[in-house]
Amino acid sequence: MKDLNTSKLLTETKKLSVARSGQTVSKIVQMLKDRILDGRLAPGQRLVSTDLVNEFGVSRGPLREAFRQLDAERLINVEPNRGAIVRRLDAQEVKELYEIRIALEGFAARLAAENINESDNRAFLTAVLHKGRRHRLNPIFTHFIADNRAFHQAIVHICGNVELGKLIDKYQQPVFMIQLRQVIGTDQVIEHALDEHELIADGILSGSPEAAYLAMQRHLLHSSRLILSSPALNNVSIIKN
Amino acid sequence: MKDLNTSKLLTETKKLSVARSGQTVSKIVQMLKDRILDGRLAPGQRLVSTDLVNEFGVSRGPLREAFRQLDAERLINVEPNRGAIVRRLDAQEVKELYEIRIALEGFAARLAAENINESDNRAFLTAVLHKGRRHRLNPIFTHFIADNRAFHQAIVHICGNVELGKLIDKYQQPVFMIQLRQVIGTDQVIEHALDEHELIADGILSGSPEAAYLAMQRHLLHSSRLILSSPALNNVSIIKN
DNA sequence: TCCTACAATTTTGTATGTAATATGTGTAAG
DNA sequence: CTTACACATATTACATACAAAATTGTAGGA
Repeated sequence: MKDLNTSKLLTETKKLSVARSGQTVSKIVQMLKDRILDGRLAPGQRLVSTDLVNEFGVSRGPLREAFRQLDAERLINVEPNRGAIVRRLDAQEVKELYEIRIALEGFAARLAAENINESDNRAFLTAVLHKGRRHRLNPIFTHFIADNRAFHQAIVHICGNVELGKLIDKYQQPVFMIQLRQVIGTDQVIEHALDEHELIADGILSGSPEAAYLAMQRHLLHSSRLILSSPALNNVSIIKN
Repeated sequence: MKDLNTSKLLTETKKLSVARSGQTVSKIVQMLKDRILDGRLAPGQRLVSTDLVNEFGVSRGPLREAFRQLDAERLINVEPNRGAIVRRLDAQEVKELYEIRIALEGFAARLAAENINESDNRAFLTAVLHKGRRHRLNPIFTHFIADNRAFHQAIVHICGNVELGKLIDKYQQPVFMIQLRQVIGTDQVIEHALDEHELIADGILSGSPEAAYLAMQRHLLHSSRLILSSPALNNVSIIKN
């Protein structure tokens, strides 16, 4: 409404302003998330805007928006006038995160047991369970990670609560920040996890919410003890601010 | 924040004093949250950046950052190239949110029952419980809301899981988006809620995790049925995009 | 009256500039 | 050798600018 006419005449087109997709922020979020979860960005590491701006080829605006989103998802900490750092978990926080997983996934297992006879839920769960069994003969770590995730997601799917599913997804992420290759790498551990999956599935397939909950609780308790007893946690704590 | 209604000259000077505080985004988040939770911003309503920039006396950068944060907290929806709107809940989503509350707060009640004999937890819970009882004689809606919140937070505090506390807090918020004054206004409803609080507290104080969980589950189930049966939900659904 | 096309306006998305704050380094005093 | 302070550098916080997309308004035709 002011003197826009003069500036219009002076506009020279810039080639860099090509991307106005509306997807810039989500792309940045995804890239940062990948780097955090696979360990390229270590807990405690500072996220310097200038560097990331150069690396991603974006401006500081969208980057800062991505920071806020990741902060809300609790993967990074944004401190006023100090920027963002990758979140660092101590033993107490890991314990608390696993308690939350027990609350959420244990409840999902309950619901799944109640819904197991709806539509094709029973067939779906048995299929996922069966696929996981191949690791008993030939355990391959990366494949197991995928199948393990598939198993937990199958339960979420069967429980029928979409919001709960998103929340569970979010609380599975921080666990990956801890480099758990070292922790659950052995065939023994994988086999034990598969045993526990069978017990959970038994509870759900037999329509016993309480049994499913208890089996899930045991499974996650066992997993958390494994992580808490590993040196990985102590390592990340050494990194200074 | 208090001189939002005053002249533009004053907001100019205020803006300068607040500038570079590092708190701009969190202030915006808090103001938007307040407006959403007390109904000044209705579900489905568009959040036009230009308007809010003028109203809050900030620039669009921090405002967009606040949008991202609120989107991650699921109080608004940010759609690419279309801006932000206040999140609208349908019946299914309300049902799902209450299931999540059962999972989280039910688990917190379990933990609280296990921790009831630590430090001064027992005295604390009985004190909060006793304070709530005054509403049996003289129920005042706004006071009851506060005491109800205090009761639920007391359990969270006793359970000792800080992360879980934050998560529970977050999932209590959306309930306020539904204007529940109409729903839980009657003295009968308040008295019933107080009865249920007593049962939950009994379970915790007697150190029975399972009893505490079941009482909390019943309490929240009852609350969700109340909300789902009210016309409030249908009202918000009428608002068009 | 109801479409449809197109221009005008509004609103969003991203880049850039600038000042304030934090951080690092060197130097001098204890 | 350590500590403290001042200065230089690095980095963030916020505002502004402008281009792209979406929305709205309007005129013309079936």
